[in-house]
Amino acid sequence: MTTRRRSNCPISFTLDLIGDRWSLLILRDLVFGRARFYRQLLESGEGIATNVLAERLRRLERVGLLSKRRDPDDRKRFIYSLTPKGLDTLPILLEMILWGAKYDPRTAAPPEFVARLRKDRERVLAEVRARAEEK
Amino acid sequence: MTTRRRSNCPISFTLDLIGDRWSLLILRDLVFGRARFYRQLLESGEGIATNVLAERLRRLERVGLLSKRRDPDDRKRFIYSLTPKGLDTLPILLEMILWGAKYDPRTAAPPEFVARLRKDRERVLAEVRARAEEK
DNA sequence: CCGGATCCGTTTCGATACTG
DNA sequence: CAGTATCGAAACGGATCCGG
Repeated sequence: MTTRRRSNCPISFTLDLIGDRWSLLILRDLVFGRARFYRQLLESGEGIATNVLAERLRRLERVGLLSKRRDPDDRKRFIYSLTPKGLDTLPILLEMILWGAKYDPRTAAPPEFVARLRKDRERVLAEVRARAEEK
Repeated sequence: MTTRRRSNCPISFTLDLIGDRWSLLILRDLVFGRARFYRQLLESGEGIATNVLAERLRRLERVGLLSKRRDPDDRKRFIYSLTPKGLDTLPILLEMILWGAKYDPRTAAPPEFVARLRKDRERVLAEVRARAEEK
């Protein structure tokens, strides 16, 4: 995961930041409020290794997609949260969810969520965003 | 690029298919009509290696995102084109373009295209789709 | 316990050279 | 033109260890 893209064509840069095997999954878990702590991210079901997770978190923080602070309620752990820049990847995530829902029977996206997303994209976007922000 | 994802959570599967360093760039070039041939894809500015491109094209074909046929006008080369499934990645690509346009000064997305995309997403989507389909 | 760091065997990547 | 063969470099993943 080093930066090595040469082109300045659209998408190229974006993939340089989040176009690896794990970053978008980490963002997904943070965006949808499934995880806030290292431990939760680690156990969110994808099977990422500890060293890889640590490296990705460092990277995502460095490029300004998330921030890390100590949990005031439990000083021995950290809270990872999205920056506005990180939260703005939500539309990308939503489109991936839609695509997966359409083409992969294996994907267990909640059907009612997908249906609402298809019908009223802007509203769902605003809702998820609001929920993520209050955390 | 083997399939090794274990989770059936949303996005996980999608990334299994197109969540690598190159697939979305290949799809971008096909979607936006910048390339149809191996050679064009190779020289589209990103610096992909020949073996990697060949492997990705094989993979994308196998999972049903693109198809390959011999060029009737020049029997010694092949035309790569998108399937409907491949073309349906367009919304993902567009969101990545928007995100990149917002956060990366290096990205050279045509400003008027980005502006139109922001203003009238559905229309731009339909236009790009139509152009891609007629090829 | 929590959040990693380190070590290490295995897999994948990628640049280049070469081929049908 | 459209790839394949090769091979070193990088990334991955599992296990284990460690400071707080």
